[in-house]
This record gives sequence, C-alpha cells and structure tokens, in this order.
Amino acid sequence: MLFERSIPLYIQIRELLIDKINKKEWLPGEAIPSETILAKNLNVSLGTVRKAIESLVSNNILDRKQGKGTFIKTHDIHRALFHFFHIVNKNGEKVIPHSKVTSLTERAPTKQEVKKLQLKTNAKVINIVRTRDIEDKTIILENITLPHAIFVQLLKNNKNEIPNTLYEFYENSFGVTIHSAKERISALLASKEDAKIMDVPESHPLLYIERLAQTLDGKPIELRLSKCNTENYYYDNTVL
Amino acid sequence: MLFERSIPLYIQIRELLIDKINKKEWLPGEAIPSETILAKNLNVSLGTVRKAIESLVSNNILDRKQGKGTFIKTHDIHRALFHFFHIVNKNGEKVIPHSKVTSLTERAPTKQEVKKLQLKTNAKVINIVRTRDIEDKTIILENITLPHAIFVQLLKNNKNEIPNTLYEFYENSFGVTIHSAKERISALLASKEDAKIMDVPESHPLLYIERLAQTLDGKPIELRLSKCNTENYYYDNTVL
DNA sequence: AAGTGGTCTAGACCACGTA
DNA sequence: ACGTGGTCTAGACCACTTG
Repeated sequence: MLFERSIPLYIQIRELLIDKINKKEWLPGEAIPSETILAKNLNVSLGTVRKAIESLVSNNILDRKQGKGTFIKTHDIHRALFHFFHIVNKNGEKVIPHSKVTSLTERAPTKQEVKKLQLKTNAKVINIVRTRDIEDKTIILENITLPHAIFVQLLKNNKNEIPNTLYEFYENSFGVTIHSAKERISALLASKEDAKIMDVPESHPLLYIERLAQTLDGKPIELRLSKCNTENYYYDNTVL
Repeated sequence: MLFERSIPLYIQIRELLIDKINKKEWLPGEAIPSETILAKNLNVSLGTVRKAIESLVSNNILDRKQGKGTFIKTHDIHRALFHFFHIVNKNGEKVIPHSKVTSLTERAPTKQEVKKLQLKTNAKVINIVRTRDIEDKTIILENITLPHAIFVQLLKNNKNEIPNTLYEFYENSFGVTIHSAKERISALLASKEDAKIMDVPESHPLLYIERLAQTLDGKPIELRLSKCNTENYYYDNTVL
C-alpha cells in the first residue's frame, strides 16, 4: 500500500475509501470492512487506518459505532433535519413542515439552472413546485430543479407520491446522496401569487433562499429556490 | 495525571487546556507548551496529548504550526471574516464593508436584551449603532448591545475610534474572545429611517439578522441586530 | 466468546521553522 | 543543530454489541 510517495498514507487511504463510496462498491447504510481487516489488506498499521476513517467521520461521510462497525452515512431524517434544515420556531426548535407538490413537470432549463447545475446544451430539467405547511399555514414555497438525465424516472411518479424528505428519496430511488449545500439568502417581496398562497398581504417581506445541493464529489444535483414567510419562523444558523 | 476514572484521559486533558485558556493563564496568540513537554508534565503519552490538542484544533480553539508550536486562536481579521462574516457579492466573494458608528450610548436594556444577554436586574448595557458601507452605499445597519459591566471602558472612546473589526477589538481591549454565534435570520420591510439611510424605497425588503455571540464557555457577550439590503449582496451559508 | 470500535502507550522517523 | 508538530508503527487493554 504505497502508491504515491510524499502524500501521507492516511490521506491515500482516505481517498481510496471515498472512491469506493463514490463508485457504489459500498452503499449508504452498509458497514465498511473493520479497521483490522482494512489494516491487514492495505498492509498498514491500525492507527493509520483509524486516522483515515476519523477524517471521514468528521466530514460527515462515515459513522462509527462501537461494537458494531463503521457505516456509510445515509440521508435518514435525523441527518436531513440537522444538517439541511434550518427553519426554527420562536423557541428555536426545528419544525418540519408538511409538503404538498403543486406541479411536477419536465422542461428546458433557465440560464440560471444551466449555470448552477452545470448542464450540457440541450439538457432538460425536471421541475417540482411545492408548498410547505406548518399547522395548515403555508410557510414556504419551494421551486426545485433537477437534471433530467439523472431523475427521468421521477416523472413516472404521481405528484402526490413524492415524499416530504427529498434527500432520502434521492438516495433510495436514484442512488444520489446529497452531501453538502451552498445557500444564498436574501429578502424580497411577496408577489401577488405568493401572497395568495401564503395568505399574507401583497408585498409582504419574505426570505429568499437559493440552495445548490451537491454530492460528495462536488457534482451539483439540485437547485432549490425557496420563499419563506418569517413572521413566526426563522432561518437558524449557528457558527462555531 | 488521573483525576477521574472512566473519563478518557484525553478528554480530561482537553478540559484542563480549556480551563487554562478560560482562566487566561495562556492568552490568545500565545503558544501553549509543546506536546512533549505537556506529555512529560502530565505524565501521559504523546499520542494522548495529541488527541486532546487535535480535538481543540477541530473546535477552532487552537492552531498548530509545524516547526513552530501550538497557538491559541486570536480574532484576527482572517478568522473574523471566515467564521463570522457571511455577506458575499453576486460572485460569491466575501466583502468587508466599512463601518461608521452613528451613536455610542449607555442605557437600560430592553426585555430582549436582558433575556438574550442573561443580564442581572438593574444591569445596564452599552449600545452601538453603526452603518456599514460598500462603495459609498450603506448596505447594513447594525445595532450592537454589550453588557455594561464588562465594557464600561468602551464609553471613554470617541465614537470615531471604534474599529471596524469588533471581535478583534473585544479581545485586545477587553480580554473577551468571541468563539461562537447563533444567528436567526428573517425578512422585514425597511422603515422610513432605514430607507433614508440605505437609500432605498420605503418598504424595501431587508434581511434581518439577530446574532448572539458567545465566549468559549458559552457566556453570551454581544447581541447584534442587523438590517441588510440584499439587492446586490447575499447572506452566504455553506453546509457540509 | 468473538468481533467491533475506543483508549493509551512507547518509540521511530520525517518536515518545517528558527537560530 | 535543535525543537516543533506530522506521520506511522506494533501492541496492549477496555467497552460495547451480537450470537
């Protein structure tokens, strides 16, 4: 186990593990081989394997469970909630809104979509529009765009069959695991349509969140534009 | 070096180091004793000390420099920028606005301030109001509240003497190091005064950021309420 | 009891910064 | 040349999970 000199061994092992995950040799939720086995196979010491694994754990890619094994993280609801969902109520508690898809279509991408999702010319996209409600009040309007090439099968679904927690769904149905996201947040005024759906006055101020979600290897997968009524809820960000 | 059974050694060492930092036995910017010396003094192995230190490095409390030593992080401009400043331009580049203090006063706290800053009854606060400009256009209005007890000396400053990068200033002049912050973001409409200062129409949508900044041991130090014009700038949040 | 990850040790050698 | 952190090894024992 020595491909490249001058690159630390544990980094090489780290990359090797990432590769196996990206190539789906090991799938989300599964355990990877034990430390001792990896060390033996790769002909390095246990400590070196540990260091590679620890690095991936701190990057939210692996999960270690004493006595059980080391697992590839899945997009279970817990993770989705704690890493990708930022809306809290006035007490600072995270609240999961209920979703309702209002339209599911395929169409040509906008310029923004081509750029953000790095689409090829002539590539199409799938567009989901949905509302997200808390206690029968619509809080968020989401406009979600996905590359047609990867998500074609999605169109076979009835719009009512699309689940609330999309990242889990992407993983289970399309083998796409969202790993990171960039968000840009600004403020805008509710349009006439927004106002009607959200039951607020026209020109009510809304949060506008533009999120680009990516896989482990940095490929952009989903562009999500959200408008959010922050009368009773906030976007929460804690900086460490 | 064994105070408590059943608590891992490296955790005990970690806590010990944090204590030294909190008690100002070692100051920000200084190097802590070398690994070998710590290991010797504490009568543990080098690897154990390393593990304690690594944990603090990943928590943004220490900084290791090969060949030089391990240093306590300071609030230099780089850190302030990368951890506590989220405003980017349309190209996603961080931009530091220039600040101008419009008022520096002492007064009784509001209810919100008492609660957030955990103030004692009858405690006073110091209040700073400032504008933040980029290219001669005011982008942000900041309202900053500090506990009077800690920051009394601040009042001796002329309002023009207060520097742009406050967290660095708190550290150097008051021995207070900001380590983490909680932010709640919402949208609101510009008031008549806001609109005038920011040169936008009345009822222009603004981002409203409520930030509570804390020290290493979790004591709330600063409440900062910011209104931000997001016509040309965004609040950036990247989730890993 | 066997297998997993978690802690801890003792020591080697390397890479970097400073004098 | 010396001291610092960075990598790597080989092995011990502990704590947790499962059969």
